[in-house]
Amino acid sequence: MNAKKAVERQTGVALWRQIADLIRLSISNGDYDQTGMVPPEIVLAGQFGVNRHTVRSALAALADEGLVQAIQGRGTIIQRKERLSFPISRRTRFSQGLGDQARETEAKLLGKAILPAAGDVAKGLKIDPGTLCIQLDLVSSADGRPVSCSTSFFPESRFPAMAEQFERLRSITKAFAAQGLADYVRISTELVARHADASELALLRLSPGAIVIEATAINADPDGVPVQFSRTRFAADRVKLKIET
Amino acid sequence: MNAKKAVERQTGVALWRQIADLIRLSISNGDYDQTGMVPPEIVLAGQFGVNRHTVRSALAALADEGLVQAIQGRGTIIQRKERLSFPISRRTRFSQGLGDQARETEAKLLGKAILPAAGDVAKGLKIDPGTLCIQLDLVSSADGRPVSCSTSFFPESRFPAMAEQFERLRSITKAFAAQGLADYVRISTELVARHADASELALLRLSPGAIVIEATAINADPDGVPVQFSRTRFAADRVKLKIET
DNA sequence: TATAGTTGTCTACATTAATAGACATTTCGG
DNA sequence: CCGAAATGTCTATTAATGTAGACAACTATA
Repeated sequence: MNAKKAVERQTGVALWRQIADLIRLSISNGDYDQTGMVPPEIVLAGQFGVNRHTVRSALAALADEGLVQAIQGRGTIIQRKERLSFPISRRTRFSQGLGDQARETEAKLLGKAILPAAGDVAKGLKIDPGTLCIQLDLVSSADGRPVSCSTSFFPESRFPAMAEQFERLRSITKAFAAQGLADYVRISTELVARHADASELALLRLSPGAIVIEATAINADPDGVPVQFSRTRFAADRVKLKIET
Repeated sequence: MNAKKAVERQTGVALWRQIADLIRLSISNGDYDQTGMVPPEIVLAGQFGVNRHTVRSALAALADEGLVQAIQGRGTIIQRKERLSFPISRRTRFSQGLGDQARETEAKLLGKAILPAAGDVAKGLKIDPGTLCIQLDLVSSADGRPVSCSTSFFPESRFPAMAEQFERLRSITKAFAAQGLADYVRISTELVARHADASELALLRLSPGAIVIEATAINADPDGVPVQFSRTRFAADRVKLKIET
């Protein structure tokens, strides 16, 4: 494990970014838990086979994320190491699942719209293309750090007050309940991982080049009628998805 | 949709790589299905706000992956666009799930070892750290393209012939059966997405900077006793994980 | 068979990333 | 209080990435 670690040149990904990713991974794996500090720059430079300045760029990026803090004369100490474990099950609800992992969770409404359902949305909700839907855009945070952003669609005919109820109650589950839907389950989830686009970088406050996991999910009422089509993008370096079967 | 698309500078990720990722995404989204071709280089350059040469670097990377092929005078045609949908459920088996999506699936044994269980492996298998385990390293391919590589651990005391049986039968499920375990289920799956390291780049034949989804799973016999601890890394741009609850 | 539209190749130059070395500054322990 | 060990800062140089423009080569079509 202490052999030279893997960074590649001429890949279109700068060495400092590759190294930042690897150090972040080591931190979340607990590789440095004994000392609570990142190894000295000169040691890391040796491990990765690069110049000390390149390592410094990587550490600067991690410091920018608030993950580490360098102190002259002492070393670079680890500030945070958690990766939130996010449950995915038939009964997935955002704040509930995080439970004791975060002191405070928040879902912020970024935008709302009423618009005709496009192809994949209509297909997911099993409605005719063009049927009106309510779209809600949210960013969800835990302890002040954004962990996901989502776009959801609800059939307008059945939940005409979705946006207002959500703004009042700050919860999809409660907004459903206020409109007569006491329970719902997830009937489908598809996952894809890719690089974050510019809007996701901004919303999730990610360092550019970061990865998002996109979960496309459909929730349905107890009779199996789809009530919500959502596309949630998680900041991949902050979460771990736990599948509950 | 035709507005300027999002690429960012000074991110540690070269523009050509960001653009290659975006074009790959557009291809798999079916954005270019009408023509079966990527838009002309000069058009893409305009959309992304970069020089034509930068787009050419991106297209060269995609051509290298075999995703597109440029033909002088005509344009750049799309060769492949599929993303394999990979089911994750209590009864996840590799070849079975892919079913009709690929004509031919293959699991290749890269290495085997007998070694004492380390921390997370022991914890997952619920055995004492240091207990002997059999480790199998596999690469799984569909239609000749690698889609995942995995490292699995099995308790040596219960499945002493795991490696031999797998080599003979080319299937984990069959190797279990040959050793008296007729059925097993997945009891835990955790997902994380990150950049591929050098060995994964080589095994999965990825272009550098690519993303992998790492699934850490535990399979257990019908009594709930863990029989397999595995870490599978999927090539993120080739698969979509479908959660079945 | 022109011609418009496309990819291929070349040169030149600017900007960013990475290397190299020197030395300052801070912390901590003997 | 000195010295080892760590981070901070500076200069200089090389390599990789991105821009710019010109023109060649090829394809399809009017």
